[in-house]
Amino acid sequence: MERGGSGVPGGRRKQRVSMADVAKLAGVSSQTVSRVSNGHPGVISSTREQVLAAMRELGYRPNSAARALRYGQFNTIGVILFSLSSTGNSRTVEAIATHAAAEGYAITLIPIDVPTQDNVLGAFTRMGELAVDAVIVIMEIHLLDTGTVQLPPGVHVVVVDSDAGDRYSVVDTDQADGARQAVRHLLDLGHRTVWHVTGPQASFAGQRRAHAWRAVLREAGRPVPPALYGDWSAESGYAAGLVLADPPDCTAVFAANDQMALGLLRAFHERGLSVPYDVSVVGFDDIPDAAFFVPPLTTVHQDFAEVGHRCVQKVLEQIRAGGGGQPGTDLVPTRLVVRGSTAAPRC
Amino acid sequence: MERGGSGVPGGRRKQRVSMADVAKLAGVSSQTVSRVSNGHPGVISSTREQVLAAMRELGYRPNSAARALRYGQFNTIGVILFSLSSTGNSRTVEAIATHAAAEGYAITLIPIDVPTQDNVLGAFTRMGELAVDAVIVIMEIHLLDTGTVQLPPGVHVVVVDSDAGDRYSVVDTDQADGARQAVRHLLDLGHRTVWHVTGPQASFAGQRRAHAWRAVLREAGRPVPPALYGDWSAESGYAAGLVLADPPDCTAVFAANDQMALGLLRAFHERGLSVPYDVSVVGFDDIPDAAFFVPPLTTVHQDFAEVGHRCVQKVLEQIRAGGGGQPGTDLVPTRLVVRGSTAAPRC
DNA sequence: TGACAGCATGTTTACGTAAACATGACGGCG
DNA sequence: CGCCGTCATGTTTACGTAAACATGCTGTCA
Repeated sequence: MERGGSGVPGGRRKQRVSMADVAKLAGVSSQTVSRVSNGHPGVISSTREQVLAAMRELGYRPNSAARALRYGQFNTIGVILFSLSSTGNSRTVEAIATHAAAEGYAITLIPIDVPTQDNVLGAFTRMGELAVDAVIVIMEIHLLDTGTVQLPPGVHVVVVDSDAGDRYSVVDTDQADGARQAVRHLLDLGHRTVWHVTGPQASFAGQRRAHAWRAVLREAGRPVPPALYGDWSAESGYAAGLVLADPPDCTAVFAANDQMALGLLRAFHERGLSVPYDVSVVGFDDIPDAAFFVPPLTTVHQDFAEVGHRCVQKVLEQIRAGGGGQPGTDLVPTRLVVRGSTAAPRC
Repeated sequence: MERGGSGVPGGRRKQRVSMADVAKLAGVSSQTVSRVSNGHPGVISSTREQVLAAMRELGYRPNSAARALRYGQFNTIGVILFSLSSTGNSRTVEAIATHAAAEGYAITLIPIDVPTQDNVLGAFTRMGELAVDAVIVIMEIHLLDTGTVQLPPGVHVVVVDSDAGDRYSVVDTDQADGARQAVRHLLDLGHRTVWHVTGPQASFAGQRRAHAWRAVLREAGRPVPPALYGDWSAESGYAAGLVLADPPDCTAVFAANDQMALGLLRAFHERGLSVPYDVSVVGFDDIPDAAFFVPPLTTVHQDFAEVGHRCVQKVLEQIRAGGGGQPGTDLVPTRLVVRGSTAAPRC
């Protein structure tokens, strides 16, 4: 009960139990232990029992390094990302981890604290040294496009949030369609035009949403107001809201995510504008809290779990096929969830 | 450009480049390659250059499985958790990943989708087979206390969100003190008593917050209203809010997290109760959005980054010391952030 | 009855790396 | 002038596993 787990008295370094130890105790060869350990047939049950007993007694656990060396693969997928703080990323990672686990793969996280060229390069270098069979990149891939940065050869890659579909396998939410639904919803309600608070310039998702917003307005022949630049944070949404509230000719805003929409709600409330009667607001993401904003937020639902799931599927396909998967973009559909933050404009 | 990366025409299995290949090309022994690869001294610069050139040409990457086998460690920390969806967990994990990376360690995530005994057991079994030097458990440790589940021997453990300080190294936010600050703040404002919306029963953090809430009220000789049970979600906070709004003798509520506080705000708003003039609300966590709720939420700030940091520190201490770290609880302080959701009661 | 199939188990080897030890060349100093 | 220390580099070995091959025993059928 007090022992450190090592039976060796005063044992200075815990020597892990190997097959050879089990074999000795069970009085068999280590190959037989291997067969038992891997559930291979051709071991008589009495022998098997003996081996299992020895394993239990010694607390044997297979050494995965040796296994990986032998098999040439690690059963591990690396996930490179910039931040776990955003709802989207953490939910996607969670789905990746869950589905990977179901397939017998573990997930290794490689965070990049500041997305400088150097850091990204460093992460990829580290990645190369890491024990991973494949990599999922949840990040703006164009950060990697300077030519100096190369993904390690022989490592399978799937990318999220990127337009690199011509070179990599890409999985992403259908950003453009989601944004179109949001803007059309507002136009359908009778708004003359729709303002937009963008995500950060560097985000491809943000770019796509902004692009679709602009496209819908143009198609409908509506004036395109200048975009307000945000950075995903509620604070930036709040700042944008203060700007929009000032000359109150804005009746509808599409925020590129729910948190900025929250900032908008707060700014409008502070300035005495009623949502949705004075201004309609639509968000993007459908974070769980969105239904409990005041008023409940109309927003575009993203299926992060599905994105994660498809990433794992694609990456496993690549691993199993052996070759690099063919490039291409796999879009996960979105769906507009209409709640209380949108309404027809006051006449 | 089209090749799979393997120079072998029709090569069916990508054979990774090993030291031996580099050595052959550079015309040296593989040991010299090893020395160059690890930056050891005692290699003349001309030789070094030759080796480096060969590495570049072949795209050599060290095989971490072989390395791990050789060294007996993986430079990897496993993180077992129940969900990444909560702000707290994902921020903690992010901090863990960042600090671990700075120390040359990678993070392997082991998610547990449903916290049944079986799943937890499975995760720990898998853990034993995984390539990790230590484990950080972000979860209710009492799920493991039935005796059937054993952490693999020889693996170092640090636990978050638990009272298992007598058996494991525990790092946690000072839940009790945070809750005390919240409740005292409300009492100091003149509220006769404070209601409480709890976290899930299974959460130790939730239990602690509830316990401290009760203790402060008792110490102050105030009546202790029945707790309302929540599950961290905004929805459960909303449900609690509807209950509290009905017989409006409640002037102050302490919610065990910010999302439930959001639900409360919405319920009160819907019932025409003004926050903070009719009811004061305090949350817990200080999620980034809390400052942009309507009204801005008074809440207890948790330093998740610090929790993650200390986890990594402790775990590395254990790895380096070789022995299991001594049990004990390391508490990270909290701080009350007063915003607009609290005020003195209407006389 | 002998030859051989089938089966349980043992032995050899290779995976890629790096520590430990071995070699050999060169130079300085007694 | 020869001995030895130093330094660059090569050779051997071990890490734990599992495939491939080897062994030896049992039972069956011609």
